[in-house]
Amino acid sequence: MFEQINANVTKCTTFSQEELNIFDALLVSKTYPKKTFLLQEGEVCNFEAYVVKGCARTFYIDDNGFEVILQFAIEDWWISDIASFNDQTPSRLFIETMEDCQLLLLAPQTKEDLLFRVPKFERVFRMMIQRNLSATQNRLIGNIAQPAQERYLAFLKKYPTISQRIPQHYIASYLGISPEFLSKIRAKIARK
Amino acid sequence: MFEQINANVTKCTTFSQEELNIFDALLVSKTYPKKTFLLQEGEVCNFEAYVVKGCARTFYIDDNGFEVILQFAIEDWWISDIASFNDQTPSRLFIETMEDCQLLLLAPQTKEDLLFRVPKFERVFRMMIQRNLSATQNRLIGNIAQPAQERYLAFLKKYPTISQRIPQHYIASYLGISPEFLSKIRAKIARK
DNA sequence: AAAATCCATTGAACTAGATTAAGAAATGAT
DNA sequence: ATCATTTCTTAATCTAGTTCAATGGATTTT
Repeated sequence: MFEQINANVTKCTTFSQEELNIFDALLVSKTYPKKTFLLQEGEVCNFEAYVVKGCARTFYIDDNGFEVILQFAIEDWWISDIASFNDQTPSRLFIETMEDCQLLLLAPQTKEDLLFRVPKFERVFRMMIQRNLSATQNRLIGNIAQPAQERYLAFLKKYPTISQRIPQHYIASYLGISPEFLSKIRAKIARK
Repeated sequence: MFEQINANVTKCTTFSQEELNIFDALLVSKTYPKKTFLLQEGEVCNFEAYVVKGCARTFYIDDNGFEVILQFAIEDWWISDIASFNDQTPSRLFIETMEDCQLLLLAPQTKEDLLFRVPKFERVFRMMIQRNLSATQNRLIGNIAQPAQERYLAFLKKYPTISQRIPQHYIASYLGISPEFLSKIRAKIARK
């Protein structure tokens, strides 16, 4: 069960089998059915979760009830509210499974423990958050500078498998457009 | 000259005078005139800069020459291209002073050095990047969910001093709207 | 102090995308 | 199988924001 996550963290730095064993022993495996909330607004996020199998989304609901999707996570992605997790403050986000999921969970104290025992993991988590920041910046730029159709095509290119697995209106929400307009874009693309 | 930055990093964790001395000794102070490029697309970012005095901006130019401002930095902010700095890869961003600036610079190797000698600084930099991620996420959400006028008012509230100091079209670029439209929003607000 | 450049405003014409409403297709539940 | 719910599409109308162009005010530059 751990080969997958071990291979993944080894992409950042090399670890000895010893170190990976410590890591694996600290992870907790859990499964959740489709449409389960892993986190709701107001709760403190007590996990960083590695997706072994399945698919989830992080989203935000604004004052008017309008939903914005911040992240999709499929196999080999991490999902969490990093700010809430690290500072142990109430979250403004929701995290919900979109398929049955198997996750490997790391609790705050356990993470501390890991970093203390295998400091090299600092690097893994720093890279994670850095990549997240870069991706979010790129998305912000795209949202400002590109029209919806280009953003959609870029999404398909970047996440070819995700777009097969999830309802289309989630993609619209991620792109920051209405589901109706996404439908029109698709019709227009198909016509060619 | 260092009281300012020392007070600032002390907000995250407490440091002994000893530790702060090590930190200060590794910083390089430089001044730059207005409209100087600290970083240009294609270059590898070799600094994380703390703004002692002055004002700078980070921006991106897309394929059509369209400019998007990612960050403003005034006194007590850090400015850098974190991804380029950490991975020593070419940057896609520009960083330019908007006023005469005094900066305290940290080079990649020097930062390594600092983290090795005073590991507690890991926390300072982790908090920095985390705050950056949260801010970028909030901006993305705002850009998707809020109309331009609300974003502008939120900007004024969040950065009351910045809006006094910089040309208005930069604010428009930050908000993701045309300068003309910002002008109209302002006229509408003033009319009330 | 004049010239040159940059900056902000205004208005008219236009467009990308939202909203509303309705029906069709797909998926799930009993 | 069928009923219900969710999802996708299409079309009409509407609006927030863009683009273009013209003007006057500020700043720099010489």
